[in-house]
Amino acid sequence: MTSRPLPLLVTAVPREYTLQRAPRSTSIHIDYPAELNEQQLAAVTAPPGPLLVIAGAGSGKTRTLTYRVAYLLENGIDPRNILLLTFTNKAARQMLDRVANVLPIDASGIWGGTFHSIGNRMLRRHGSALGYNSGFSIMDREDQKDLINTVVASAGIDPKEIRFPKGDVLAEIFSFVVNTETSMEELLAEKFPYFLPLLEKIKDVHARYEKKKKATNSMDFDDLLQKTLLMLQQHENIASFYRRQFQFILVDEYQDTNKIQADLIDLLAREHRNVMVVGDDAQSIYSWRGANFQNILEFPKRYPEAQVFKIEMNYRSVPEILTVANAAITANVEQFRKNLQATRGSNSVKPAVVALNDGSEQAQFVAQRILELRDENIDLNEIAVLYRAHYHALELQLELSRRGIPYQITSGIRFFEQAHIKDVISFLRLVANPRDEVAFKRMAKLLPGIGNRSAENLWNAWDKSLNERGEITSWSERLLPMSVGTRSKKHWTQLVHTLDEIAPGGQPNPPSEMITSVVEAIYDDYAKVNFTNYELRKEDLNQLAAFSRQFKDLNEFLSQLALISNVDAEAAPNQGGDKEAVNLSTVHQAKGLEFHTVFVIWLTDGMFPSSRSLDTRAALEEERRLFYVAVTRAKDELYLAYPHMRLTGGYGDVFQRPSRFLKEIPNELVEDWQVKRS
DNA sequence: TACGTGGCGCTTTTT
DNA sequence: GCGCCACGTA
Repeated sequence: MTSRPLPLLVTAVPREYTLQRAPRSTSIHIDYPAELNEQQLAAVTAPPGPLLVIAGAGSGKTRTLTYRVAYLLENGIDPRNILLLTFTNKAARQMLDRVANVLPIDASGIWGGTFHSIGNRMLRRHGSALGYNSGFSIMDREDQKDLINTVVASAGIDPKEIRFPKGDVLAEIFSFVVNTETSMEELLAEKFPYFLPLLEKIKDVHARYEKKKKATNSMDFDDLLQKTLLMLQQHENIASFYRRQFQFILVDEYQDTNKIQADLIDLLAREHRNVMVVGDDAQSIYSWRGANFQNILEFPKRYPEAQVFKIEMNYRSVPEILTVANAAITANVEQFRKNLQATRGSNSVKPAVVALNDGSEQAQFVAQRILELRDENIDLNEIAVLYRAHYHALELQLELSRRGIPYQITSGIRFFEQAHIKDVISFLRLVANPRDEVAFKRMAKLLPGIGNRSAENLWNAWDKSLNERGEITSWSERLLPMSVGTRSKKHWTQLVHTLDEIAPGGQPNPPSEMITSVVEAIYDDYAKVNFTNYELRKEDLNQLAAFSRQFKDLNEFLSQLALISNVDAEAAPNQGGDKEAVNLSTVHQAKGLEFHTVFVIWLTDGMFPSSRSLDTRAALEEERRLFYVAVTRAKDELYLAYPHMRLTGGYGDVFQRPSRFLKEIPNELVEDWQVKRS
């Protein structure tokens, strides 16, 4: 593959950079001392250089970051020279919106988003340096699993002979290796010792998987970080290009970065060292994804000249809630001791610890209390029910529906990951990247009479044709002659013609038109036959087509789809948002949010903390931080609920002990509620 | 070789 | 309720 020229070639000589005051038209000046407290102000107006901001829950972390960006802009920094890394793309967008609100400067040039989306952006531009075509596909966990399973089969591993880990387990192993930058051997020894005897085989599969991804021009989520880092390490011209571009780097939620993300930042900041990281070690809840809060604890070691700011004034919660939060985190050994101070006055309402008989009683309690709160004029959007795992909310959903209480749930199933969405998108993926094996096979297997075997044969023929004849000028010319069973012939012809229709001569139509064509020509019929809930899925596909209309570029559209978690939560401005509804969410997904009233449900040992996290102190401490995050979401009222019993379908009823986290809270800080049935 | 069926085990958190 | 697996049938 030929490498494409860089937008700008630069030499490796460091450039002196001086902050300059913007020629100020007095009207745009922000009165920082009036808008910020002393601690925030110090951080926002700090001189360039490495800055560590330890920000307690509810202390105005986002505000501090936002004003820092505004401050940089007001001081004449070009938006293009700012890189803002956040935990979700939505968080970046909101921050930049807020900047635009306080400052009449066009800040759209700022690079803002998740590490993954920024990596994606760089790789689309310069990935050719590593041999990737800019139309590379992004694989989600399911695609990854599929491809790994293919690779395992090709490695001659017979699952009947040895017990070999399945695709999803391997995906997790590979992911850990990448995100924590450890060797396979170390990682297995630490986390999967029972697979150590298979070390060589697993390494072999890993190598094959890497090769396969390269051959199919595909990247998984981890590649978006790893290949970015690799590219910057191997190509000094690209690295120095971005170092120069990103004069100021700001990182939100730094406590949840992993090793490879920290390395990326360090590499980009190596010359100018203008890196501001903001976070709270007590809210680090992503270690299972390789996050390591040592990154934040050791930041001053990596940047000895770093200035450290602590912002500890809590603006969110009443003191009653804050003291419970402080008590909840006390038992953790590994932490920066902080002294969160309440700024709000007391509301004389102690957080409630609510004992219930079982899950359905818990659901009734929450529902009834929600109705009462609504009568007290609390907006339903200001109420949240938080839980450890999605399935904990099942009974509650039923109860809320029964009582006609509207709720919105940050769903576990992400929009893009639903089968019908991925089926339709596989056509678009193939058009964008003809080497996309996973997409090709998925598409082929939609046809009646085509299963694994036929899909594999078709793929091999297609792969061969790509290697021999290169660029596609006509799909039918290449695909129609391929041999398919008589049962599938008619459908195959139709599929091929559809490809010609959506990408004539290999050139893609606009995404929305492609989606509509695929649905009309093929998928509508397929969905009717294969799904009981055809109507719902059809509706999703309409929504997908509508969403796609804002994109004219196919790669842009596919990247977005892969990198946003949830169309409701992140993308679609036209829906959700203003309708009044109670929020149901996992604690993880509620990170960064706040509500007037918070219910935390299923606070029993085994549910929260999760039974899987009871083995090691580190895991338990993370659960405790998770509990801390849950508690600190509440502004005015907090309910901690624990049922005595869990009714399960098969196993019968299981008695529950109250969560150990509840016992760690001194009795006098909470009020015990005894719930009776009327 | 495709595909329907029934049983089983399990169910954390997500870019 | 869901995916995975083994098995039987066309």
